[in-house]
Amino acid sequence: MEIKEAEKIFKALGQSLRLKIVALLAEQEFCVCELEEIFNVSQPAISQHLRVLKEAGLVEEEKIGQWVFYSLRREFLERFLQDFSSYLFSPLQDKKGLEQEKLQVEKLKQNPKVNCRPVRRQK
Amino acid sequence: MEIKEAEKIFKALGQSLRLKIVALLAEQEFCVCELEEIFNVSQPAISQHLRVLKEAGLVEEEKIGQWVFYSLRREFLERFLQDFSSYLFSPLQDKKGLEQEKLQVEKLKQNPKVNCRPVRRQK
DNA sequence: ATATTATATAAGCAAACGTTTATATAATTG
DNA sequence: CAATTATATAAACGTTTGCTTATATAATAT
Repeated sequence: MEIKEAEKIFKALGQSLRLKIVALLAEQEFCVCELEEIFNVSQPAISQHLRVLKEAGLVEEEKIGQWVFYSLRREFLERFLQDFSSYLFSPLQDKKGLEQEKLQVEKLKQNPKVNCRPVRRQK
Repeated sequence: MEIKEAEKIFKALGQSLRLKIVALLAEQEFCVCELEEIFNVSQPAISQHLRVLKEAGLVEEEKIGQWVFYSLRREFLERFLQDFSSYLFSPLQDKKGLEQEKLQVEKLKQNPKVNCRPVRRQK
């Protein structure tokens, strides 16, 4: 679980039109011109959202003639949600991408120059 | 699964600092002043990110004296990830929040004025 | 009470985002 | 070949985001 990758994926999902596109593509593949009609938005808008989804690894494209069909990378998304859940609830030491922060947490434990901690159970 | 709610949650998670805060809070609660030190960012910045997370339902706060301790709403997040996965892979008819789009998909099936569809298996 | 500490909120501002219009590229049709 | 269709990319622009500095509020300490 790379924080940067997770951020990219969540950012891609954090927009209603893209979220709806993902929900539709979960059902079946669609080409750009169909999505354009279904959502009633301009062609460049659809293309740009699809690019964001593609760069996050969420969709893949297949070009057939002049059409490009997009489909959801279903197993990728499911695995990601699984992995994210596992990552979150794994012990802090095992979490990658938080090296600096782990050090700071240690420093706080050793030397709590902040005096809020006594009011809580120290963990 | 409300699309708008999912969007809010994904948007909250789609930022590296907030994602890291969530990862830390999954381990234990922290007060604002600790997070400030751990991440080495200004106090208002932390406060504002915590607000976004709170408004998405991801964290909750407990005020103790002058300190405010934030913790992850773990079961909420886990349930959301579960629900989102179920939502995605449920049949289109069952998906709420896509009423307009479902109509459009139907219209396309009945009357494919786009001629890309013949090249693919009709679903 | 006054001063200090912790947190939240507001205002200001640069950067990122999402849309539109315009243009480029590639495939298809006549 | 020229014309059309599907898609992508670029430029322009208003909106949102995330930070900063400044200020407000609330609790604590002196």
